[in-house]
This record gives sequence, structure tokens and C-alpha cells, in this order.
Amino acid sequence: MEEPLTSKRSVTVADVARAANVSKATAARVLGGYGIVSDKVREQVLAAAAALEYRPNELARSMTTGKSGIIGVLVGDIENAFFSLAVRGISDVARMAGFNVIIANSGEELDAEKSAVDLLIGKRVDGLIVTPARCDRMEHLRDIHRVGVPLVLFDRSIPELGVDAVTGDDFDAAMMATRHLLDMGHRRIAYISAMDAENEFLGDISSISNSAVRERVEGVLKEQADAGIKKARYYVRLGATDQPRTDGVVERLLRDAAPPTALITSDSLVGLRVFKSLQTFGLSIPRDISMISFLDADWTTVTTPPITVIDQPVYEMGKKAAERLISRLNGKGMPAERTAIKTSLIRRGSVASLPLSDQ
Amino acid sequence: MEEPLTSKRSVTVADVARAANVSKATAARVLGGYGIVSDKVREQVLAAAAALEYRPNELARSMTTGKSGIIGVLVGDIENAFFSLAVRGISDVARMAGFNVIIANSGEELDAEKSAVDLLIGKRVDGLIVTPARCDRMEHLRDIHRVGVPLVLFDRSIPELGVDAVTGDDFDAAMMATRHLLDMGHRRIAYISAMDAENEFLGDISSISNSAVRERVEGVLKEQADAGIKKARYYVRLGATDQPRTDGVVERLLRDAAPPTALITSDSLVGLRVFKSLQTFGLSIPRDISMISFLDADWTTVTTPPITVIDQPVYEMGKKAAERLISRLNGKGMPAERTAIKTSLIRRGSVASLPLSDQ
DNA sequence: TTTATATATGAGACCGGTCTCTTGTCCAGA
DNA sequence: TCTGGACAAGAGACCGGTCTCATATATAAA
Repeated sequence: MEEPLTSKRSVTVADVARAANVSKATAARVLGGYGIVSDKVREQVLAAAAALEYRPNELARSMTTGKSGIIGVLVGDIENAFFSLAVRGISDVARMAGFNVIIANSGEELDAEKSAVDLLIGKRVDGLIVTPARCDRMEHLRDIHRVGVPLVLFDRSIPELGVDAVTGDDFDAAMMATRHLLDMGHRRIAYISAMDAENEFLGDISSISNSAVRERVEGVLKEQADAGIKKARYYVRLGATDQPRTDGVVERLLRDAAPPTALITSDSLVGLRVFKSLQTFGLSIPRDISMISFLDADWTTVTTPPITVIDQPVYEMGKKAAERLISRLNGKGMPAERTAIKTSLIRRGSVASLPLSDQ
Repeated sequence: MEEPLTSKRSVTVADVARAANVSKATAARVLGGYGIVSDKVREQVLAAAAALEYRPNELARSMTTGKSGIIGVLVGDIENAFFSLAVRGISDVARMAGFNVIIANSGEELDAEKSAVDLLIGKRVDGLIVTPARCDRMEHLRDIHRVGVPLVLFDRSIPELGVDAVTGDDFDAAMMATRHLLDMGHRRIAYISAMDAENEFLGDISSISNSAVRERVEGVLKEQADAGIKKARYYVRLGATDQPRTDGVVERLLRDAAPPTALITSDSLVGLRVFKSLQTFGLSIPRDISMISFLDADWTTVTTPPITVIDQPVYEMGKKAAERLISRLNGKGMPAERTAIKTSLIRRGSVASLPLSDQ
């Protein structure tokens, strides 16, 4: 099988042109599929190209056209099912429209995000879809926009930026989940997020740098405020970033003099960690505690009982973001807008109805 | 916030050179970080670059150097946790080595794979990591190699190709799982795979086009053959590609005159589907039937009982594949080899010990 | 037959970098 | 003072395409 690998230098239009006895311009016309060429010459060139196994150099092509045909996608963590599903939606749409997708990971860190943005811009991506790690730091995102590269935010929005954003309807979704718990008689409802914060407790809401988390917290609090519940803020906890910390957060909640009777978890990963915590602490769902998780992840359907979730159509969100970006790419000059994709509550078995006496 | 967007044309070295009153060559030396430049001039150029917000055009850079700094990754389905975790491993290693990753999906279809390969080659990726959809069709992969682009196969190997491959130790893993079931007293062991096949039953083993699946089947059969079990082949079933079909496969197995007492599922997705099937048919694990799944997926730890799994260190596999490729990229001329990453059996609660009377 | 028009091809500039080759300057050693 | 080498900067070719403009031929209209 040892191929000689002699043909290190790749075949160019000039090579094909020479072989076909035509000018470089003509060969380029055939190979590039533009301009007018006679059928006879076309066949000659095509034959020569086939014989030489010509493969166009997209790099060179991109350089002259100024279009790379690549959409850059910058997510928090591909490993997270939320993002991998979204990426799937994005790339499906992109491929249909003739674009390719280059994916970068920020790890939810601002610096990594900045350098990834620089890099993608450097690669001359035609457009960018970004999940901003922080919604309060956006100079680098503004730069993108200024350079003239269309940008669509995903999952989180930054109104001040004035660019398109595709997100869930986080505020409404959180209200819906809270409403459901209230209806079932719960009065002490905890909200647990993986947001990295110095303080486990909720400080200034407007300082939450992730708009999705902020809106969810606002939704949870609003609904409880409307129901006349006072201590709602106290039950909002941040920093459940890994299993040990989640165990800690959950333990402190449970050890409280007035422990919550229900939990809402901010995403499927926190949800899973919280579920495991509850298991290790020997709590039974929903007998001892009720639970609702964001995102209809795999694991939520096979637990006993299955978990009531807020279903975000993530794949659709990804598609929508890509569609929006591609419209921009095609020069549609519509005003920037935020598209909040509607979510729904899927009731399964993890929420108990609380007898009045327990409330 | 309406930026004028006037600066449509991007700033080039020539622009910077002009602003700094030096030649294009000198500015390029500073900006490109090569050659010798005096400190004074360097600062001038850097200042001019900063003032003009110069951003290097990686495309142009790639064109002259012939290196794009991009590694192409072609997977079956990013949405699958197996691949997204592997991609994470690949990109982590790639980033450390200064490479970027461009991801494409084949959807496990040969045609999509071919065109994706063409496209990535066209983008002049420096190297490729591919999960071949079929191990019996590889002309396009041979082309990659011939063009001089290093290639590493992932998850599946094609010895005839003579290129590096990083896979699990599928044969051994399957033997291990089977051994465990045999030790626990099981004599009728089913193996269920999502391999798309015209026939649900196993035909010619060597015709299984996915080497990972083939080796697992071989492992399952070998171990049973060694234990003197005759009807092992009969219990190998293919085509559990979606929930309805999986339900069908499971149902037919259970309705059999001699139904299996244990199941091995080929990956975490099939595993989940099979688990759901068993739930809908009202079977209890492990009382009614035992189960082992490949891949330590999220969901396997939160079921009741948790599922015994064959743990593949997928992230490590991804890292290994990237490391291998990067070594090649750095010109290390070692012979092609297959690296089979060792897997382990994590015993949880889904395998029952069968009393002799039941065997 | 002459002029206009469409069609087909060639020549060469250009995109934005890298890199080689050349020229110029400065200082040490003879 | 002259020579040589190190260092610094400039000029311009090149990568592999696209694309404009000029040119040549064929066909149609006047």
C-alpha cells in the first residue's frame, strides 16, 4: 500500500489548463462553474481535470471571493448535550445552504471566547453564532459586528449589542415551572444553577452575567412574588458546577430549618448532579422532594420516577439561529431581533401534590 | 449602536506598512513574527497595527504556507454523546497544539462522508480524523492519504488502508461482558446493535461493514463458543436504529420460545432504547432480564437499577487520535498502527445471578 | 457588404499574506 | 583606510484561485 506520495504539490487550474491546451482563464471558468465556455472545451477541461485528479483549493477560492463558506460556531461546551444538539441543528441548516461549520469551545470562559473569536474572524468565517459566556462583557463581540461579520447570539441575548439572538423563552418557562409547583401546593421552591459565582446565594440579580440564567431566576421570583411568597430569593442557589459542590449546595438546602419541598434545576447537567445528590442523601422523589429540570435530556425519562422537565426545542433553536444568520449572509437587511423559542412543560412523575398540612 | 460599517474592506499589512512608513515586507515581518526587525520599527508597526485594528487574514497566510492550522473531524453524529465527547478530547489536544478543529457530520452515510471528505480536503485541512461509516468502502479515504493529508481513523479500523486508527478494544470488551454474563449463569445472551442491515439476523460476520460492531459480535460469539454454547449467533440482532424498530427487535426476542436471559447493547443510544422497550413491555431489570450496555452514558447511573456498562474512555480516545495525528503532522514517520484503548467493565445493578434451575 | 451583437477564449491584475533576493548601513579587525 | 560580516529594510515573486478587460470569431441585422 505504500503510495509514493510524490505528488506532494497539488494540481492547480494552471496544470489542468496546460493538459487541456487551453488558457488558465478558460480552465478556471469550467472548473469554477462561471462564465461562458463551449461544450467542447468544457469536456476537454473536465477530462483533463479528472485525469489529473484536480481538487479545487477552497482557500485560494475564498481569498479572492472574500467568502469562506464557513460559519463559525462558538459554544460553551460541545460535550454538553444542549450544545451538541444545537450544533446539530445549526450544521444541518448550514449544510443545506452550502455552508460549513467550524466549531470552537469557550469552556464558558471569557478569555477563551475572545481568542476563539479572533481566530474565527482570522479564518474569515462568513458569519458567527456565539453563546456568550458573559452578557456584560462584549467589546469583542462588538468588534465582530464592526468588522462586518454577521453575528447571531445563541441561548443568551445582549440587547445593548443590537444583534440577532435566538434563545429560549427563559422568563416564561421559569414562570411556568414555578406556577406548576405552586399549583401543586409547594411554597418553598429552590432554584439551583451551575452559574459560577463567588457567593452561593443570590446577590444583585442584574449582575448575573448569563442572561438565560438571569431571566430564569427573574421568572421564578416573579411568579412567587405574585403568589405572595416572601422568602423566594433565599432559595435561589448558584455554583453547582460539579458533583461535590452540587452535593454541598443540596445538603445545605436540605439541612435548612425550612428546607425546600421542590427544586428547579437550571439545566440537564445540574439536574443530573442534583438527582445524584438526592440519591446519595437517600431522598425519594417525589415523596421527599419534588423536582423539575430544564431540558428534556435522555436521563430524565428513565429515572424512577421520570423527571418533569421544561422541554426546550434545542435542535429547533439551533436551526433557527443558523437560518437567521444565513438570511443575514444573503444580505437581508432586517432589524436585529431576539427570537425566543417557546418551551413547554412535560409533566412526568417528579412533582408531588402537597397536602395543605405540609405547606 | 449603529456602527457605520464603512470599513468593509479589512486592514492589510500594506495598510499598516503605509501607516507606519515602512515597506510591506517589514510590516509583514513584524506582524507575522518572523525575520529580523529593529525594536524601533517593530514598535512603530505594532502601534500602527493597533491603531488600524489590524487582524491577520489566516486565509492568505494559509495559502502561502500551505498549512491551514485546521484539523478536520468527520464523525457519524455529533449529537451522539460518544462522538461529542470524543470531539471534545480531540479539540482540547488540538487547541493545545495550536490547531483548530472543523467538524463535519456523515450521518453514518457513505455519500455524505465522501463529499465531506472532498470538502475538507478542499479547505486544505492539515490532517483528518474520520469515523468511517463503512469499513469496506474506502477509495475516498485512500485518496486522502494519496493527496498527502495525514489521516487517523477513529473508533473503527481498516487494516487494508494502512493508516493509524484509534479504537476501543472491542473484541476484548465484548468477551469481557459476555464472560461476566456467563459467570453469572446466563446461557442465552442477546446482542443488539443499531447497525443498519436488511436482515435483523446475523448473516456473514465478515460482511459487517463497521469494524467496531463486527469485533464486538466476534467477541460475544467467541466467548460463548469457548463456553460450548451453540445458539449464540441466533441471539445476535441488528437494525435497532430507532425506538419502534428497537421495540420490534426486543419484542421478537422476548416472545421467542427460548428468550434470552441477558442483553448486551451495542452503544448507549441502543441501550437507552432497549431500556425503554423493556420498560414498556413491563419487564423488570435484573429480575426478568439482565442487561449490559456499551458506554458509560449519563443515563446508565440514574436508572433503577443502574446499568452495568462497558466503560470506554472516549475522551481519552479522542485525545489519543488527535495526538497521533499531530505527531504525523510534525513529520514523525512512524509506521501506521492501531491503538486499541482498553475498556473496563463497571458492575452496577443490572445483571442478576441466575440460579442453576433457570439456566 | 458593412455594422452590430452575441459568444468564446486569452492575458494579466488581484486577493493578502510569506519569503527570497538585493541593497544599504554600521562596526570590528587588519 | 579598506574589507567583511552582521543586521535592517526594501522590492517583488509567489500561492491558486477569480474576475475584468481585450480580442477573435460567428451570426444576425441593416
